[in-house]
Amino acid sequence: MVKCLFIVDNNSLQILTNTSPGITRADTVFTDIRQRIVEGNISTGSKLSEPGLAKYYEISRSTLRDALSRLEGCGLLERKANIGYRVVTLSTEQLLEVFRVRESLEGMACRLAAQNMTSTQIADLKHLLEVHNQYESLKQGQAYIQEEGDLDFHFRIVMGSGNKLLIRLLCEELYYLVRMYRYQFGMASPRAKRAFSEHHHIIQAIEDKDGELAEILMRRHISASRKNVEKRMNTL
Amino acid sequence: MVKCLFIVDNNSLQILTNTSPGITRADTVFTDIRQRIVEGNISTGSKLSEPGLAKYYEISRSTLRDALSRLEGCGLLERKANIGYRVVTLSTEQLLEVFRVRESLEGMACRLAAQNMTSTQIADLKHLLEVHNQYESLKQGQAYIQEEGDLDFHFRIVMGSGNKLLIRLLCEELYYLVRMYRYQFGMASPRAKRAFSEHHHIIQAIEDKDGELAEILMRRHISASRKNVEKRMNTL
DNA sequence: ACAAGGGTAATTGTCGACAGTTCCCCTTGT
DNA sequence: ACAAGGGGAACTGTCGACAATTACCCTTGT
Repeated sequence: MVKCLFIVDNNSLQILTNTSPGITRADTVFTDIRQRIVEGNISTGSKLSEPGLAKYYEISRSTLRDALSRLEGCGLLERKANIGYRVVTLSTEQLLEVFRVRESLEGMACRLAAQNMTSTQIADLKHLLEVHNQYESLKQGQAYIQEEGDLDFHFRIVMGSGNKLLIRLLCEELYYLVRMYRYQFGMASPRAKRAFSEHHHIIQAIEDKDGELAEILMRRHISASRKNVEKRMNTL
Repeated sequence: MVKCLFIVDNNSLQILTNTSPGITRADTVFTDIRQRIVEGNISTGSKLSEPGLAKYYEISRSTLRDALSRLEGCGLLERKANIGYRVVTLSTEQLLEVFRVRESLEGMACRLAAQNMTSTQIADLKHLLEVHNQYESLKQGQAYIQEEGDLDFHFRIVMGSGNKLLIRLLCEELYYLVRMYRYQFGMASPRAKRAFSEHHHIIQAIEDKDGELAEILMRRHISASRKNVEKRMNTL
């Protein structure tokens, strides 16, 4: 049995009327579908119907395929010749693979960030951490907000590395996968307090321009997250 | 003045007649253009003419654009809306960025390879190293062959990691960039002997199942290559 | 001579249609 | 009842054409 998605609300059609300069229809559809995949509105592993989606977005199949092929480049879709696109399936092993890659890449990003971030950027990062800490201590936001905050923290450090290749790999590809997993599995992390403390130490190392230490701390931080997930997986 | 490429030989047209099952025309053109870019037959930074290429390959623009968009996903092409595709430009900084990313990713791959490679795979790897060593000592092959051999060595270790995400990022994306740089700058490395020795130590660590050491050695190995390039860049 | 402006040619974005393949269901035979 | 085979529907791959945007060149004015 093949699952074919069809979620019809009238939001995304509005977006298409935005005829901004330099932004093509394929761009808009690309962004919209990406969000739907990340948020789970398009189920993992489901096949995408080109005629169906084209009709839904009121565009031609050519334009749609342009968007889909870019989503494939992001690693969110898989394509087989003569069969079509489907959303990647999120197995446990693949989630752990993402953690391994993040551990190495973000470790390097953190090392470079310690060398390259300006004092202003560092100050902003500290401020961000304070804000998230307040949210957390107020227990106002659910895990959802703090998870988004966590990724925001990581995002800024990668940006601070100044390495465009790292930025592309992490911020334009892997992070959408990560967000997809979080929406999917709803990781309400019990290590929020510890993670906050780890973030704090990482910033300190960056502020001290100690790239070596910053890398080690970031790798431990992500490795701990991975082990946390691994442990939970095993208890299921 | 905009450079537009046009290299006309009658090789790739032959390829197109291969109407194998499950292999589409876009696949063939994708592979062919990728090779041309890597080998420098399509200059870095040059703009790609869609009508020109489509006519050259005797396919429609739709099919060509399918291939081009996949090349963009590999990081070999850049695209601007309403302007078109161009081959990525290879600046010195970007080459160093690639080294940084490889250092972290292949370090992790090597750690995992130490855990996951079978004794057969390790034996094959050792054999490969011997063959390359003989080539080198015979001085028969130029730097070209030994460089290809170097990448082959790295390729197998990444494969041995068993991490599909790592394999995709390194073997299906970054390595084409690396080969492109090598064709472009023709790095006849003066550290061939040292590199061979480093490869040997890395295999030893893998054979000993010492993942931690294997990662450290691989990172040093790539870091040394980076510094070697950096030094040469500064003397120009 | 040079800068600004406009108009034409070329290129990219988008569309709908056809061809080839795959999928699904139904028939058929044992 | 079940497996194998066939035929039709749906889907993907490919094509050529039109619309919108960009690039180039030529004119014009100072």
